[in-house]
Amino acid sequence: MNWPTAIVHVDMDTFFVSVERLHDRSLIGKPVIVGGGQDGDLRRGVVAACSYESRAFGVHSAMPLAQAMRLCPEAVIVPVGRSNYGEYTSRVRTILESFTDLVEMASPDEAYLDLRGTDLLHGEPIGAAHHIRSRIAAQTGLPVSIGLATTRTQAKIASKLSKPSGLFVVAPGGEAAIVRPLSISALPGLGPKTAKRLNGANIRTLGQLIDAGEERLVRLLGDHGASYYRRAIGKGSAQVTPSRERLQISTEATFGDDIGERELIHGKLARMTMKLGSQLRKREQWAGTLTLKIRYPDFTTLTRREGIEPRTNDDTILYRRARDFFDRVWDGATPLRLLGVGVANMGDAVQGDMFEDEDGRKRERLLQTLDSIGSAKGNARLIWGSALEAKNPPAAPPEME
DNA sequence: TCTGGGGTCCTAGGACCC
DNA sequence: TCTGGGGTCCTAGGACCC
Repeated sequence: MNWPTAIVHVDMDTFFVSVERLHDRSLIGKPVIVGGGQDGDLRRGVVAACSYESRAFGVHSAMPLAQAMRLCPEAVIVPVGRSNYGEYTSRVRTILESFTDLVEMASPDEAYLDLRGTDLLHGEPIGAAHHIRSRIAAQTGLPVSIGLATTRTQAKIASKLSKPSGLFVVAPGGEAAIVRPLSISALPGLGPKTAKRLNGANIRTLGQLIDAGEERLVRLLGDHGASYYRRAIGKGSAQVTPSRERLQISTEATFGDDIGERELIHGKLARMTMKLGSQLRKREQWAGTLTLKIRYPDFTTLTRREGIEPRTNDDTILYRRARDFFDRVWDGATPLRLLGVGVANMGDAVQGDMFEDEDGRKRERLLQTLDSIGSAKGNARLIWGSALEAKNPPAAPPEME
């Protein structure tokens, strides 16, 4: 078979559940739900992953946990984060990189590979895809689904068709025929809003979408329409980009109980900005944009961004900016359901500016030392101590567990 | 006892500049 | 008194993904 391009999509089946089962064999064969919110709080949590046994009861991911427990009372609930999922992501990545350098981790449990140039070492694409699947199973114990096709979109559709734990091949030239019977929702990136609009135009299957033609889809959906059409017929991208630097970092929390006390919220902001600062320094990045997100009990959600000049990764600067920003955005009365803060627009520090004075150099050394030695909690206390000694101490102390 | 947390990409409109 | 057009940067928010 002649493959002009050969893209493999690797998808770990029920990833969090599979990892938990490696650590606790008793979970095998049972309905298992991994989920929860902040600090293991189940009240406002959702399903992060669920086993096939629980799906038989109608449970699916992103469903409120309370609803999932009603549908499947016998399910075993495992708090998300009990095991170290990142460790398994790294192990899978290492295995994939033994096949080719062209590996793109699209999420912790998903990857794309470009098989060009691997035939001498690993044989033709179908054989290589088999090897990838068996090697991940043998070396990690994780079930994995594999799709092989000429483009990213087709490979992802193929891996879904192969579930659970299979291999599905879309041969070159067979793309349109394979997708025609599928629902339009099977096309990656075509979500519920777009599906609804297309249904309104009597387009329900990818066959109907293809028959509608590119022009009509552009009239219905704008520029996106052309992209859906091209990807459906197998003319989508075959570009695999080995994983990039993060473009943004954020953290957010939905509170078990809504909170309306300004000082308590400032304390949450302090902890969140410390976490962001530490992650930025670990990556040696400086952030040029701060983002703030708040959600009120009625689910109204506001997001705001503003520039930080000069760029920074200093906890205290991030905290003061976030706090001032928050005080300008919050109405001061309505309690919050959710608070989030993030950074973006990363780049290099402006040399010789931020740390010009002796105080600044001292703080930089302090932060570096703390990052290298301490636990996050220990860091938070020590850095807060230093912030209090600064010339303009923040108004409210952060809350510590 | 409705609706998590972490991301990416795209669009639209305003400000500003030439 | 008039008032184009293009480019770029910035912010807000929508849609989507796992």
